[in-house]
Amino acid sequence: MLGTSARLLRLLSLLQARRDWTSGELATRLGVTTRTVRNDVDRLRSLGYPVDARPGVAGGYRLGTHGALPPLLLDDEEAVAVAVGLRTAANGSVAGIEETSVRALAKLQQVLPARLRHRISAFQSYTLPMPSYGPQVDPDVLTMIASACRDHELLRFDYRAHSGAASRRSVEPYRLLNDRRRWYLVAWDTERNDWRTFRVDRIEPRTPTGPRFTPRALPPDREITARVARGIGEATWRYRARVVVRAPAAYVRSRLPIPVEVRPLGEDRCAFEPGSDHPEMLALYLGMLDADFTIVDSPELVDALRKLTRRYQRAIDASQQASGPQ
Amino acid sequence: MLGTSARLLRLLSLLQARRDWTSGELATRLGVTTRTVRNDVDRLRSLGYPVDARPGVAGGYRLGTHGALPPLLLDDEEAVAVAVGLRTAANGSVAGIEETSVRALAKLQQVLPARLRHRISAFQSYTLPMPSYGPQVDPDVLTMIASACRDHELLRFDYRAHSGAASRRSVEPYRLLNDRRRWYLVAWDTERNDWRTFRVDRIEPRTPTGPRFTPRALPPDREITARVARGIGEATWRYRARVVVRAPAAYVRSRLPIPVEVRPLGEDRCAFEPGSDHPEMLALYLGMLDADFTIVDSPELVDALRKLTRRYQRAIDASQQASGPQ
DNA sequence: CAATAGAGGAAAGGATCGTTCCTAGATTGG
DNA sequence: CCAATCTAGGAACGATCCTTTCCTCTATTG
Repeated sequence: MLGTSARLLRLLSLLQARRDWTSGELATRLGVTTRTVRNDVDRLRSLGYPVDARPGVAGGYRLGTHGALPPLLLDDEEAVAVAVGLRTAANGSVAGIEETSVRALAKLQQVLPARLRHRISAFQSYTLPMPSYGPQVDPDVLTMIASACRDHELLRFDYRAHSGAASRRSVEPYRLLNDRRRWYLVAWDTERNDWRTFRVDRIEPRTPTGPRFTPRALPPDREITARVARGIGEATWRYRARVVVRAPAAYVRSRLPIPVEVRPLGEDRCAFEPGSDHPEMLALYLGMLDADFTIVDSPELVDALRKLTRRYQRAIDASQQASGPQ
Repeated sequence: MLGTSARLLRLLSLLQARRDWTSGELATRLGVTTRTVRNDVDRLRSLGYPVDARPGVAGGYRLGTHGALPPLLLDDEEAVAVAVGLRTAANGSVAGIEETSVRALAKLQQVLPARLRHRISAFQSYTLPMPSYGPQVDPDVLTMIASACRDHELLRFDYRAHSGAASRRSVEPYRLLNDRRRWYLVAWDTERNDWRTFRVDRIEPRTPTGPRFTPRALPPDREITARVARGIGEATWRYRARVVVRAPAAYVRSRLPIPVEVRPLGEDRCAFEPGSDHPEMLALYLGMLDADFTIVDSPELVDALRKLTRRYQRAIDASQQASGPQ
């Protein structure tokens, strides 16, 4: 028996597992008197975790939603679900949440029982098709780098440069930045004695991480992002097209989950400007609209459409040959 | 000051926020002597949360990964990230994890401070395009139903039947099932006095939920899933095509994140059988392959290709007119 | 070998805890 | 409107637990 702390955690766990509890039920579960439950509830409250209580025949205790977020007591399956969800979010399936997801993932990773690790990576390979060109980033690499940043540990890795040349690096990692589907590491290269920006999908880390270092003064955030932006070369989509669709604006908005500004052009037409890193992706998204459209002033996109059309046409021809004319 | 319980939680929080701590650092942070820190560490250990310790000049304490999952102490941003990630996973972006995600989401939802709610739903609308035909399920509806199942609360909602007729229902909710992108609720209809299966995307719940009910004996799981499968009408994809691609099997596998069996046909060709509920979706996915392909024995898919090709061709023609011939 | 860090025993005063009694107030349902 | 049910909280007491202050011992690193 480990006294009150353990009981408080169990109480918290019970209150998270079901919504309504009477002090009698809780007392039985915890093996104490109802008076002690009352004391424990008070303790939780003074810890900042609000417990709402209602007297009367349909009353009882329940955890409130105003106040601090109580410690989450997850079972194994739920922990796996959380980890998998965070990995998906980190990989860019929800815009704007990537960096925070990686931070939470690093925290979870650190306390995650080893037996759950393989279950998570098992799900990894079953990710549903996320339409994307370009390399995917390994979430394991991502969390490893995030942990190294947090703990100020030297990082050693093999780096495949754009030219294809591989080099071995040793850096003090500082910041992990996300720009659309790409991840960048801002670090101090200890051999070249300068700040460098690395693309995470080209990093192959060497385990284990090195010794601790004492962090040096960081340039201001503004400068860091500027440096990365310079490295990327463009702050915006590489391609941006202007498209007119023969459908009401509301219809197009409902079909495009990205919050794009869609301008209505009368009752039955609207215009919008989708962006993407690859004209091929744009062509596919336009196909998903299931409506006729016109492209204004974007020869790359028209080229992509032509390429796709020719490919489809070849497939149709070949398929008719294969199954015979009807 | 709230004694040891609060301090233990703070200790756990510190150990989760960074990896290595010396007892001296912890003692300063917690405002106690190092001897007490030592005692606290022992307490955590006997609670089942392993704390690894290393003596010596580079030593210190760190949370171990063997043993139980400790209570997660998240800050606001991390909690938002977790919730967003779970919602994405619940919506089917990771196959096989949907039901567990919803359970974890219901747990989180219940303790989530109100001030974080709107931040989460703000992210909701920024979900990246997940290519899918068919209705999306509202995560709020999903978690609400999951909570009602868990807490045995009567559920009242408006239901739009397949025919379009709306009806008001009052049910005892029992199970939430996921089949690909669809969610189904198995419940006891208190007015019709029988088990019914509802599609969640057609449910519009009425708040608040009703009073508690005493759960009745459930049919065995096997029967439940059988009932749902019967309701769905098909246990498998509605369309399944056979496709031959002019590319190595490894290439196709790397382009298709769905774990589909891809049979190599010599060096440069391979075959696979993608499934989908909509031939249009299949056509788009095949476009993503960026390789020539042939369709075997699937007239629907060929039709979808034709339709898409015609649409693209119209777009090309219209666009050339618009921007003039080059 | 020296410095650093964890491990843990012993003892003592003080704080805390859980219990057993109360009484009071709110809510629900017949 | 009453009875049942449930939370709220004060008082007192004995037992327990906790924190601190001293120690000594061991493992690791450079």
